[in-house]
This record gives sequence, C-alpha cells and structure tokens, in this order.
Amino acid sequence: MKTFFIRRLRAQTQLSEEDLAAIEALPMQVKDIERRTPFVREGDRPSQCCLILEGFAVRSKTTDEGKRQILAIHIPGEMPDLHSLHLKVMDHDLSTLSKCQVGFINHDAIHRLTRERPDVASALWRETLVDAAVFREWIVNVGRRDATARLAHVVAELRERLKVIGLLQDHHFGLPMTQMDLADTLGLTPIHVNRVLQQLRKDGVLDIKKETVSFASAERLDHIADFDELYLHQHPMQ
Amino acid sequence: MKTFFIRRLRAQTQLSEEDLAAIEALPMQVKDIERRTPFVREGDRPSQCCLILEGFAVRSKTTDEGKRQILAIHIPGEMPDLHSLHLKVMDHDLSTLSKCQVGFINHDAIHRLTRERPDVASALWRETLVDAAVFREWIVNVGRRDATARLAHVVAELRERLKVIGLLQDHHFGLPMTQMDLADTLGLTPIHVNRVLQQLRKDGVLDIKKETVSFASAERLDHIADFDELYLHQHPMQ
DNA sequence: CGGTGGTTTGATCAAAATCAAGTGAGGTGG
DNA sequence: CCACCTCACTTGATTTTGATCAAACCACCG
Repeated sequence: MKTFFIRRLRAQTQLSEEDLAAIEALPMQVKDIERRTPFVREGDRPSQCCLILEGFAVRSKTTDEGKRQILAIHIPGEMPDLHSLHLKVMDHDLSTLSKCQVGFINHDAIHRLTRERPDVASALWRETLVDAAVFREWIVNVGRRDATARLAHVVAELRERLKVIGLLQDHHFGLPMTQMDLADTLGLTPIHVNRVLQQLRKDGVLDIKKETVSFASAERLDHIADFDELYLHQHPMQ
Repeated sequence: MKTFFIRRLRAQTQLSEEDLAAIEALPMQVKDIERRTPFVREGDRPSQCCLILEGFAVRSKTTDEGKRQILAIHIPGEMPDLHSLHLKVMDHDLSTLSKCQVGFINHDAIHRLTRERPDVASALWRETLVDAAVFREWIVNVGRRDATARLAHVVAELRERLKVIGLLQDHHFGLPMTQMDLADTLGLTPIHVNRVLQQLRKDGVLDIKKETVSFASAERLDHIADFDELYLHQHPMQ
C-alpha cells in the first residue's frame, strides 16, 4: 500500500525495519479521487495528512487577480500536506492532476508515532525540509531563468524524483499535465509554453505529448536547465 | 541574548517556561560578522545552526549564468539554516546584509534537546515549516505578480515579521538592502526596481531611502501587494 | 456529428531587460 | 580642505521576452 513512500524513505533515510514497520502499521483511510479535483483548500484546518499512493497532485495558490501559480508537483509516495501537522491552517490548495489513490492518516496517529520514535520524527521532518529545498529552487527557476530553462528544469527535476520510486522509463515518463498546467508552474502563459515546447521539440531536446514526457539526453537537458540535483537531497549518504 | 528568538516562540507556540528555559540554556557561540559577508556556503556541511541575534541576513543561490536570486531575508530571532539539522549539505548560501551578531549552536546540542523535549522539537520543526510557507508565497510573488506588486509584497511581509519582534516603528522600519539586493529578491533588474520605486514614491505608497522603508498606509500597501498575512502563520491560536 | 478540451498559429502589445551614460553623497588621502 | 574615488542611485534610448487578443485546428467522445 505505502510501497512508494517506504521506497523513498529507504533510499533517503536510515530508518530501522521496526520504524518502517511502524509507519506501515499507521492506520490509513484510502480514497479514490477523480482527476482535476481539489481535495484540500486554502483556509482548511485538516485533521489528517494525506499520502499519494497513485497518481499526480499539485499544490497551488491563486492571486487576487485570479492568476494561478502551481507550487509543487507531487508524485506517488509523497505527503503534500505533511506540514499541516504543525501549521493548523492551509495556506494553499491541493488538487489532483490525474485520478489518484490517496491515503489519509490522522494527525493524532502521526503525533503519537513521532513521540514514540524520534527517528521517524526526524525522517518526516526531513521530508518537509526537502520540500522546502525544492521551493527554493523554484524561486530561482521563476525568478532568474528564461522560459526554456524553466521548462527544462521542471522536467529534469521530475525525471530525478520519478527515478527514485521507479516510475522513470529509460528516456520518458508519464506526466498528466496540460500546457496550461505547465504555464501555471512556470509563471508563463500557455501560449508561450507552447512556443518554447515547439522549439525544444525541434532541437530534439524534449517532447511532451499525450501526457508523456520524453527526452533524448539527460545531460543535454540538465545543461539547458541549469539543473543540479543537489537540492533534491536524494543521496543523503554521500 | 536569545531575546528575539524567545519573543517569536512565545508569540507563535505554547512552549512551557521550562522548554523556553532549556532553549535559553543551549550553549551558543556568539560571533560578530561584518556586513555583506557570506558565512555559510552551498556545498558546506555545517555542524552547527546559526541564530541571528542582531542585523539582517539573506539566503541566496546563483545560477550558471551568474544571476543571483535571494531566497529569504532573515531578521533577528530567526535561524536561517535550521534545516541543516537534517539536510547535511547546504544547497544555497547564507550571508549578512548588515553587520550582524550571530549565535552558533551545535547540532548535537539541538538534537539532544529535541529528543528530550518533544515540544521543542515540534516548535523547531514548525519554524522550518513557516520558512517553507514563505518560500511558497515567494514563488507566487515572482511567478505571478507584476513588478509593483512584488516589491510592495516583500515590504508588507517584512513589516509584519518585524512587528512580532518589535522592530517595526509606526510607519517605517530599517532595511539594509540596496536596490540591487531588492532586484535579486524580486527577480528583476536594479534599473527596473528603481523605476517602480519612483512610481510608488510618487503615488505616496512607499519610500525606501537611506536603508529605511516607510509607508503611508498599511492597508493601501497590502492591497497593492495582494498581501494576506495568513501564510506567515504568526497567529497560530486563531 | 457536434461538442469539448487541449494545442497551435498569427498579429500586436506591454513589461521588463539591456546598453550606456550620468548624478550625487560619503569616505579617503594628499 | 579639497580632489577624487567608489558605490548607489538615476535617466534616457533601444531591444527583447513574453503577454495579450483572436481565431483555427484537431482528436477524442458521447
């Protein structure tokens, strides 16, 4: 059930088998959620955290003028609102991209577990810190990179993150985002995303069609993107 | 010594007096650092966390092409690299804006304290989560707001954060940033910041000169900035 | 077969970047 | 005490990137 999550924890922490078992044992309520459905909203005060078991989700905010900004793209095995454990009010929305299977775990249960098992507490804390590291990189992305690099950068990031959970095929991966969604994550208009995408396609760098992203060379992509995976903190043992 | 930090914790958590005392008792090495001096760098593996006792600091990243992006502005009472407790390698730089007094606390000491006092652990975890919430808002800021709103937004944010630690005068506060620094936090060029600033000045919204920011009306500022303090999570009891 | 959601194209416009050159205040040294 | 240096800010002219507006196009689906 929590396979992807455990897979990520195994790769990125040194949790003992007992700790992992205790996490496995956390009571969880599983729900299927339709594609493109908001399921936690700004202003909410959740009493549970969710774990994405299957599918993709995004966190987003919308400005006064109705402009949406996607803040994070979440893949299976991630807990997009883990922060709600300690921040009572949601300051943004959480919605599915594709049809998702989502597990809900009560705050109480997690709090109990973290009090009993400090290593689990550290591992979860760490999860939220990696989240923050990704936010930081995204600030750089929208603040200081041009449209082409921006697009290449999110693709490179997703590639590395999907690799850890085994959802990366050789030179492509599935991504249920429209050009409109991409625009909202990159701080661009969909029209411009379309044009940049065409250029990247023409240059043989990357292609996005039918919800799959493919790229010829990871190195080439990284170079265009100014991508350095350090900020993902996926290889903590080094 | 840790006055500002304790002041923020008192305002934002329900830590017991013993917990607060235990934090006060943490051994800390105090250093004075000159203005505009980097003191933690990308790639470093810190063995201590720092606490800003006096002065202002920023976190930043620099792209391949040498463009700098400021990720956060830190004020007295904040711990800019608290995340290094669980993320071993720094993924960005930390440097002073003004002359600073900085306290350094060993990771070991903090780890010991958090194991003994789960409420302290939660409070520190929470600190890093608020940090992340600010990053999220900054993504929106650079991604979806025009130059004027962007500038107004950071000013509004700093106003609210400085209020908590008592460094906000009625309608102005000190901020040791140049227009170049502002440009690097807003994802703009200094020239453009200058022009936007002139307009805001002319409109009587806000003025920045000689390292002090003044504004006529907080409401007016917030409106221009599309600012809603919710994301700062400064009033957790509501 | 028409509707719908997503993508593409073209034309025009605006925001912000770039290039280049001042100004002006504060600090230093002759 | 004044010349000069430096750093920050300012101004103007021009260009670029990406936004906006408007209209096809296209594939999938009921």
